[in-house]
Amino acid sequence: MNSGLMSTPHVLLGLLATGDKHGYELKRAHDERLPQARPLAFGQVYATLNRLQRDGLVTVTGQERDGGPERTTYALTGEGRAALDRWLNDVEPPYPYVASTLLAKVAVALLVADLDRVRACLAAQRQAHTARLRELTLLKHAPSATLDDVVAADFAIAHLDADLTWLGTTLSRVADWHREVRHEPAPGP
Amino acid sequence: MNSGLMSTPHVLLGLLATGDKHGYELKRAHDERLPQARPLAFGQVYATLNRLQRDGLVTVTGQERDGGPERTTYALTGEGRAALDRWLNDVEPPYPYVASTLLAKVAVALLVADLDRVRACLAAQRQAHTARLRELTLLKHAPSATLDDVVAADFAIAHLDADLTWLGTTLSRVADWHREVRHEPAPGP
DNA sequence: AGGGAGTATTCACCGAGTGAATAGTGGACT
DNA sequence: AGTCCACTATTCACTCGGTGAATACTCCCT
Repeated sequence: MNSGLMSTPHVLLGLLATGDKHGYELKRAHDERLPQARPLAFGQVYATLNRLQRDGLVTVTGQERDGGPERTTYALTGEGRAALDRWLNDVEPPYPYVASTLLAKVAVALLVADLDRVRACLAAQRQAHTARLRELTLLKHAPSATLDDVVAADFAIAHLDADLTWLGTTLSRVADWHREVRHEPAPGP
Repeated sequence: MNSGLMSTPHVLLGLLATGDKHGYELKRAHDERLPQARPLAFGQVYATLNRLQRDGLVTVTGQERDGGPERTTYALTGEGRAALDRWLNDVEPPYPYVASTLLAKVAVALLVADLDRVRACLAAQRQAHTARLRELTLLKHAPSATLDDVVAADFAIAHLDADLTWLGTTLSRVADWHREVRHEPAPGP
C-alpha cells in the first residue's frame, strides 16, 4: 500500500477547520481524532505549520502566554479553506504504480534466491499476515471499540485480506514466474 | 498509503547481487525488472549508492572510461549480501497503523463536511476505483502481458478490491459514524 | 559542421520524519 | 522550603527520500 502522496498538511488544515489551534493542540487533536493513523511527531506539526503559513493557507491569530509557555495560535485562511475543499472533492487517484514493500521483496527474492527460498518467504509472510488478521478481528469486536476503531480496523482487514489473496495466487504461480525471470524453458509434458 | 517503509536501498542491493553494475546500469536494471514499481530517478540511485557505500554494503570495484563518460562500478560486499539476506528472510511487518490517504481523507471529511458531502466523496472514490479496476483487468488479460505484469496487476487489483469493499461498508455506516464524531444522539426508534 | 540521442554523473533543493534540547508552570512528596 | 516530575509548548539539528536541471562526453545521422 503506501501511497507516496502525503496527506499530513491537509489533515492539519482539516483539524484547523474545526477551530483555531496552536501546534500542541493540533497534535493532540490529531492523536484523538486519528489514533489509527501513523504517529505524528510534534516537530512535524510545527514544520508543516510553517510551510502552510508560508503558502498562505494558515495565519497566526495570536501569541499569548496564559500561565505556561508562549504559544502561537493559527487559523485557516480563505485560501486554506479552499485548498481543503479541493482536496476533499478531488478523488484520490488509485495508484498507477504499485508501491509495496511486499511486492518489491518478492520480486527481488525471485532475482537472487532459489525457488524454495522464495516459497519460504511467501509462506512466512502469509503466516504473519494471518496472525495480524486475527488480532485485528479481535480488536474490531472488542466491546470498547468505537466506530472509529471499527472503520479503521475494517480498512486494515480488507488490505490484509488483499495481501493474503495475492500471496496465495502468487505462491501457486511462483514456479512459473521463477522460470520466466530466469529465462529457463518450461518443463516438458 | 505511501509506504512508509522504504525498500529502495534493498532493491538496489538485490540488483547488484546479480552482478556488479554502475549507477546507470542499476537504474536500467530497475526499470527492466521492476517496471511496475514507483519510478526511480537517476539522482536517487547515486544518492542511495553513496549511502550504501558509506555503510559498507557496497564497494567501488573500478573507475573506467570505455568510449564514453567516466563510470564507477559498484559491487556488493559480504556485509551487503548479509543485509540483503536479512531483509529477504525477515517478514514485512503488517502495518500496525493505517497509512492511507483514502482513510485520512474520509476521516477529515467527516470532521469538516456534512453527511451528504461525505457520501458524495465516498461515492466518487468508488467510481474512480471501479474504473481503474476495469483498466487493470484489461491489462492483465492482454496478450502482451508477462507473468511480471500479471503478478503486479493481481496485487493492484486485490488492493483496489479491498478499497472498494471498505468503501461499500463505510458508505453503509457513514450516517452512524458521522453522528458519533459529532457526538449527536442516535435518532429515536 | 551541427544537432540530437544515448551514456553517466552531479548538484541544489525541498518535504517528510526523528530525537533531543529547551523552557516555563504546577503539583506531589520529603 | 527544596526538589523532582509531569505537562505544556516550541525549536533545532540532522537524515532520508525524491525531483529537476545541469554537465559532459560520445556516436551517429544529415
